[in-house]
Amino acid sequence: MMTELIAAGAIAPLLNRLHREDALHFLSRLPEQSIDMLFTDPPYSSGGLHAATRAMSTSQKYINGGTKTKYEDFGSDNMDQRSWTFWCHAWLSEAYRALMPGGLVVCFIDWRQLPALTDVVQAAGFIHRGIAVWDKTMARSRPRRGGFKQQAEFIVWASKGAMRTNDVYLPGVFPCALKLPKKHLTEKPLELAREVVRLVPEGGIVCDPFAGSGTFLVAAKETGLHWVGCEANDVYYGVAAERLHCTDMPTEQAA
Amino acid sequence: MMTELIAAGAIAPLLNRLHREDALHFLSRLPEQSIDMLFTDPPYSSGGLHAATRAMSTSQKYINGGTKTKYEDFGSDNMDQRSWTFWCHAWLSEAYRALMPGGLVVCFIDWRQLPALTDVVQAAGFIHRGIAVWDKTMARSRPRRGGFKQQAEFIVWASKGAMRTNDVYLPGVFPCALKLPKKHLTEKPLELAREVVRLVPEGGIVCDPFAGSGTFLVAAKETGLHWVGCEANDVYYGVAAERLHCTDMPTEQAA
DNA sequence: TTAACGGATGAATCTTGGC
DNA sequence: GGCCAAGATTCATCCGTTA
Repeated sequence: MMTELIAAGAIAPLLNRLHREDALHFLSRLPEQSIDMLFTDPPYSSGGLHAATRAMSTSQKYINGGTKTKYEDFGSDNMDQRSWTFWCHAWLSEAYRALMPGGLVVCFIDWRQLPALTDVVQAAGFIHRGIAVWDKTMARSRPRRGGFKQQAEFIVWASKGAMRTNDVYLPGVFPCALKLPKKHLTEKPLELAREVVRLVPEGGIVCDPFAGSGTFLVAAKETGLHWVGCEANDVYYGVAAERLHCTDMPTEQAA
Repeated sequence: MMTELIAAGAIAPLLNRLHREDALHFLSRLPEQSIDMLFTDPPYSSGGLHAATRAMSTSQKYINGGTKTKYEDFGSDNMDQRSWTFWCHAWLSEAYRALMPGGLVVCFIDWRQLPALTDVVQAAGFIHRGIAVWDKTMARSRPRRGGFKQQAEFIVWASKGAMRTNDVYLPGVFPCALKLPKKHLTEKPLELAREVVRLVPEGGIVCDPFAGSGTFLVAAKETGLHWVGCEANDVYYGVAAERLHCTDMPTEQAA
C-alpha cells in the first residue's frame, strides 16, 4: 500500500502524456508498481521468412502491389526471431516491474510470433491467462489459395500474480472490421480497445509503450482512465499526440 | 509417382474403415506417402495446472458443477506438458511419413497447448502455415470474471513440403455453435469439418487417428473422399462406427 | 401463436482446507 | 510453507415447458 502511494506520486509527472521516446527506455523510467495495465501492439518482426525480407523497410515489406497509401516505417521491426524474443523479454520485464500486483498485460500479436510471445511473457514473470481473438472479418484480409485465410490476430493476456476481481466479463472473440482510412499500417479498432480498457479499475492507469497512432491510449482517455505511453517515430508521435490532444513533449523530461 | 501408386495399393485394405486401435500403433501401420490429410483433434492434456488435476479422469476434470450429462473418458489425457509434447512428436512423425508430399495436417488445440503444438509440428518436419480459429460463440463458452472468455479453439495447419495448389479458399475464423446434445465431450461441428475437407483433392484420403465420435471422418465420407481412422475407446468406437455405417472391426487386421 | 420462465451448459478457474 | 484434493463459483445463451 505504501509502495503504491509512493508510486502514484512518482508517476504523476509522466501521466496523461505521450512521450517521444524508445519503449525500453521509457518503461525503465516508470516507477515500480505504478500502472494497472500494459496494453500494447509491439512490432511483430514477422513479415519475412528470412533476413533479406526483414532488411526491407516496414512500408516496403507490407505494402506492395497497387496500394496507394504509404505508411511511415516503424522501428524495431527488423529483428530475427531470437533477437525479437530477447528484446520482448527486456521490455516485458520492465513492464512487470512497473505493473501493480494483479495488473494485466494485454498484447496483440500475429500467428507467427504467438508461441514465442507466450514463452516470453511467462519468462518475464507473468501468469499467462489466455488468448483472445480479433477477427478482422472477411473483408479486410487476403484470401489464401488452398488453405485458411489469415483472418485473425491474437491477444495474449497475462497477469502479475493473482488477478484482482472486478465485475467485467469480456468476450473471447471480437469480430470487427477496421474502418478505412487507417492512420497506421497496423492500426487496431478503437471499439475493441474500448472493451479491453474496461478491465482497468476506476482511476487506473493504462500504459502503451508502442503507441503508434495512439488508439489504445485514446480508448483509455475516453473511458476516464489515466494513460501514459510513448512513441519513437516522429510522424506517428504527431498523429497520436493530436488524437490525444496533448501538447508536444520534449524527448525526455528532466527528473 | 511410383511410390504413390504402391502406397495406394498398400493402404487399400485399411481404407474406409474405422480401426479399434491406439493412434500411434495405427499410424505406424499406414504406408509411406499414402494419405492426403491428417485431420484430427488429439487429447489436449491441459485440464489442470498441476499433476493432481491431470490425474483425474477426463470426465471428472472437465465436467463439474450441476451438469447432468456424463461423458466417457478418453485416453492419453493425463500427461504433463513434457510428456504430451514428446507423445505428439511421435505420432506427428508417423503422420509425416504417411502423408503425401504437399499433404496437410489440420489439428485442433486449445490455447494452453497451442505454442507446444506449433513447436512439435515443425519438429516433426512440417511447414507451419498458420492458425485458424473456431469461434465457439458466446453461447458455448464459460464466462470469465475480470478477463476474456475462452471462447475460441485453434486450428494449427501445416504442410509436408510445398503445398499443392487447388482452388479452394477457406476463411480463417469459423463462428459456429455446437448443437446439443453432443455425442462426445469435445465434439467439433460437422459444418466446420465439411469446410476443412474441401482442401483435399478429389479421390483423396483423410485420416483421423483420434476419431472420437467420428465427425471428421463423417465429413470426409459425405464429401465423397476416402477416409481412414482409429479410436481406442470402445464406447466412442461404437458411436463413430454407427455414424460411419461401418461394421465392427477386430482390434487389428492381419497383414 | 407467441412470450415468458426456469433449468441446463461450459476441453474452467478460483478459494479453501488438509497433510 | 509446499503440495495436493475437494468444493464453490461464474453468466450469456440455449432449449424445453408453461402461461
